[in-house]
Amino acid sequence: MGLRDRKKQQTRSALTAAALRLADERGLDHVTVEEISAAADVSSRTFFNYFATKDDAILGEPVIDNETVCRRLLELPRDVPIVDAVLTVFEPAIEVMQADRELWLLRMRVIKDNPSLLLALFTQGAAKEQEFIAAIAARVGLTPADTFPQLASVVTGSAFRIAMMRWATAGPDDQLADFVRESFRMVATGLADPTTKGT
Amino acid sequence: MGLRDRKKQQTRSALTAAALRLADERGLDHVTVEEISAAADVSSRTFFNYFATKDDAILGEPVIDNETVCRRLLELPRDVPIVDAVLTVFEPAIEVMQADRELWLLRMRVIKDNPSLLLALFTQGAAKEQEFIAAIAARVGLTPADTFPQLASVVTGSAFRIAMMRWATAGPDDQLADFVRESFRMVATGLADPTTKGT
DNA sequence: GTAAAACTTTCAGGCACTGCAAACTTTTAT
DNA sequence: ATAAAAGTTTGCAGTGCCTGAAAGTTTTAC
Repeated sequence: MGLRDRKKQQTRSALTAAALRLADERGLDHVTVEEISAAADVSSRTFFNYFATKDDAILGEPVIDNETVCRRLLELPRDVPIVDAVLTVFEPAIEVMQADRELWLLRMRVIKDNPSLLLALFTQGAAKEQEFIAAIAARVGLTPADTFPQLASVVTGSAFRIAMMRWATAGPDDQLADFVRESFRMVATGLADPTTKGT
Repeated sequence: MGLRDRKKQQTRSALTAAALRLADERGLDHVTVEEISAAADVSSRTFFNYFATKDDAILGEPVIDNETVCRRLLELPRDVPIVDAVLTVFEPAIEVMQADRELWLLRMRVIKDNPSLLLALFTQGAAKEQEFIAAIAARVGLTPADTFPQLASVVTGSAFRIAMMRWATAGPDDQLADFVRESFRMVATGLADPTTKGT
């Protein structure tokens, strides 16, 4: 990787860092793209060379590329239940996020305080969601137009996001992986009342 | 209801109708608020007296008020599983939508063609979602900060939206209620593989 | 009929975001 | 080393969403 690409990477993370810091201090609505750009020492036009929207600078790049996730999903044995399978293929992403804990906690805090970002979080990777749905469909021998793959995709995604939110408000020793497992288990049990689980 | 309120209602639906028609014809990005307002014979500033954003004009008002839903949810016996309970309290909304089938199919078509609206659909009523989460929490004796109520809220919401999408692409004799029941049953079975259901 | 209340419009302006073309920087080829 | 090529940053002009304030219009209440 040449000098040019290193610089680009640097600028990109400088922009995200500035966006997160400023949004955390004042709320995203009271931070302009111009201010973020100035804090990262670039023009505001350059900001938009890196991110399509102001929100995107907060969200950063996807943790893992969708293609890898889908490939691994198809490699798993067919008799693994879909919830377990998705949990398995998400594991690398979980590790990456856990390793970057500080960054992610800040990010989640900002997201929580900004409803518009909450939406964005729900669609982060939604562009690629079709591929994910197709992978699930292939696993069970259905088509992407069927209900099951669509539902499995959006429900597992939702469970993951809830786990992220819980992690963000938890203590410093809590592991994201545990929250994700908790959410996924609840989904796998069909949202059975957890308080009567023991009967 | 006086003349004034009747007029307001009229203007509101004229705006939604114009927004839907134009967005369906050209795509939402190629329709300006000014055009929508002109089609409904009001100024564009008035548009924003009715809807906070352009997207909101497409989405229209929530079908049922959240308060009613939450109240009915708490009235149901505690031993009804949460998925069934939510399905029950959503039923009035389903009927209203089924009655307005034409409008909703158009709306769903527009939403499908506009990724940004897809997000909005996922947050429609998210402002009120806290109340819904609290109602679920109360049902099972947990707090809104616990995982279960948050997960149950977002998962049932997701299932409902998937059902809407399926309905929108289905034949003219298909009932929304059937798609919702299908989705909810899949959730209740923990996303078990539907192709091996019979074993 | 008149005054108050509610609603609409016009106006001025902020900010996100885009296309374009000019300037600049890094890389490549010679 | 140098010049061309390729890629990046920037300023500029412009569109469109959305907002606050003030002035104008319609509806309601008495």
